[in-house]
This record gives sequence, C-alpha cells and structure tokens, in this order.
Amino acid sequence: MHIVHDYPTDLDPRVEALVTETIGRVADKWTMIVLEVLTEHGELRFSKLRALCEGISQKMLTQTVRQMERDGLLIRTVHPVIPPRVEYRLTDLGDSLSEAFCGVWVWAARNLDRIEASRAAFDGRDAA
Amino acid sequence: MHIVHDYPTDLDPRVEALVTETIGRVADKWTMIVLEVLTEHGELRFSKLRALCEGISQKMLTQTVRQMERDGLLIRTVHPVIPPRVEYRLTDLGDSLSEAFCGVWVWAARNLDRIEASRAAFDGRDAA
DNA sequence: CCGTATCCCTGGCGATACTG
DNA sequence: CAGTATCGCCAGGGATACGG
Repeated sequence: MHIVHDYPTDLDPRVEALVTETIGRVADKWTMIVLEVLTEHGELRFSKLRALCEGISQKMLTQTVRQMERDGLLIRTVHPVIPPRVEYRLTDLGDSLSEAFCGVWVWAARNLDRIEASRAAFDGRDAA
Repeated sequence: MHIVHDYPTDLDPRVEALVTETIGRVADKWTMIVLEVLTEHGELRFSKLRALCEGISQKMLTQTVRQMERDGLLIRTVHPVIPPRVEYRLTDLGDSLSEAFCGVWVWAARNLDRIEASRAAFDGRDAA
C-alpha cells in the first residue's frame, strides 16, 4: 500500500502563490546550510558561522543572515564591545523550518548512490 | 521539552559534501514546483505541466525535467505519434523526495503570516 | 506538440578596498 | 571583527525563431 501524502489544499490561489514565493525564498542553498549549521552548533558568531558554511563568501553570508533575520528565522545579537561581537541563533520559527528540512537532508543522504547511479545510466544512454 | 532533531551524523566529510551538493541541485524553485505539480496531478504531458507551473518558461521547464530525469526523479515517456505526445511522471525516488519536501510546504503554509509579520516589524525598525 | 538553437541582457556573486 | 561599498564578470534565464 502507498500512503498518498496530501499537500495543504489551499483553494485560494493567493495563498498558493504566497506559499510558492515563501518556498522560493527559503529553499535556497545557503539558507538551508546556515539553518543546518546553526541547528547543529547553536549560537555562533559571524566568523565562526562563516567558517562552518564551507565556501560561502562574506557577502553572501551577510545577505543570507539578513534575510533570515527579516523573515524571523534567526536572532542577531550585537555585543557593544570592541572588537565587535555579533552572534546568531535560530528562533523557534527557524528551528521549526530546520525540522521541516531535516527530512530532505535525510533523503539526500539516503539516496545519494541511487542518484549517482541514475546519472551514470543516463549519461551512458545518450552517449549511445 | 524540546526534541532535538538529529541530522544524519555523517562523519565522512566527503559524504557531507555530496549531500550538500545534492541538496543544492534538488532544492531549487522549479524542481520543487514540478515535484509538487506531478505529485498532485500524476502523469502529465509537457504542455499541461507547463501550464500548471505558473510562470515557468519552456526553456526552464525542459531544463528542469531533463535534470530530474537524469537524477532519476521522473520518467519521460515519448509516444511516437504525430503530433508528439510526451508524458512525465514521478519515479519512486521522485515520490520519496516529494514526501520529504512535503514538510516544508506545510511549514510554509502554516507560517506565512508569522513571516509577513516579522518582515513588517523588521522593515518598520530600520525605517526608524 | 515538443522540443533545440541562438541571441541578449539582467542581476547574482566573488574580489577587493574601506569604515566603525 | 563585522560589516558596507564598489566594481566587474559571466551564467541563468527570457524571448524569439526554427526543426522533427
């Protein structure tokens, strides 16, 4: 048997559009990674967070955390000391999103080789 | 009490990198939308699929479904008739990914107003 | 109908330099 | 240390035209 997983049946197309837009916002690579890193490590200051987000530029990190702060996914705490110390931690909302994404991470980890195999087969086919 | 949701603890950084790359591949806007549309409607031909993916260009749809086919997320069936009829449906792998993403959709639908409120508050703050 | 091929241009992003 | 500001590139993606 196969359980049909039902999506929220929002009949209102306006809600539908908003959800789609929200997904678009939230489902980008760096947001997902920042989310995961903060989930794993708790509160982090900027430089540490950057180091843990392998390959991110300062610009992109700043941009990403700003947007996440605006969306209420994380809290940015500025300690008024010199040199400045800024710390980031997820809000409850951020935690809940992280939890929602968890399934996707697990899926990816679990199906890596299936994907690789499929790609190899596909590439083999159109080589012929 | 708060349940800490543990991520798959892959000690191997190579696996970690692959997972991240896979996430990056799969977590783009159009892939998610195609996934949702095919989940909701079952098998669809190209033009219908395009119509249901509001705002997608032909180029992007072609590109997206090709990549998804390569990754083993969907099956592309070409019926040798004139005019051509090409149909797309999710594989089991595609279904499982869709299921994994389902939580994110639900999250988005559920937290829309929280996000909007947060944005309004944020924008209000830095106006001052 | 379902694409591929081509042109073109916007904007995402890195690199670098500078400030509180 | 944690940003902002500026420049410059080039890839993503739309528009259009054409092919099987």
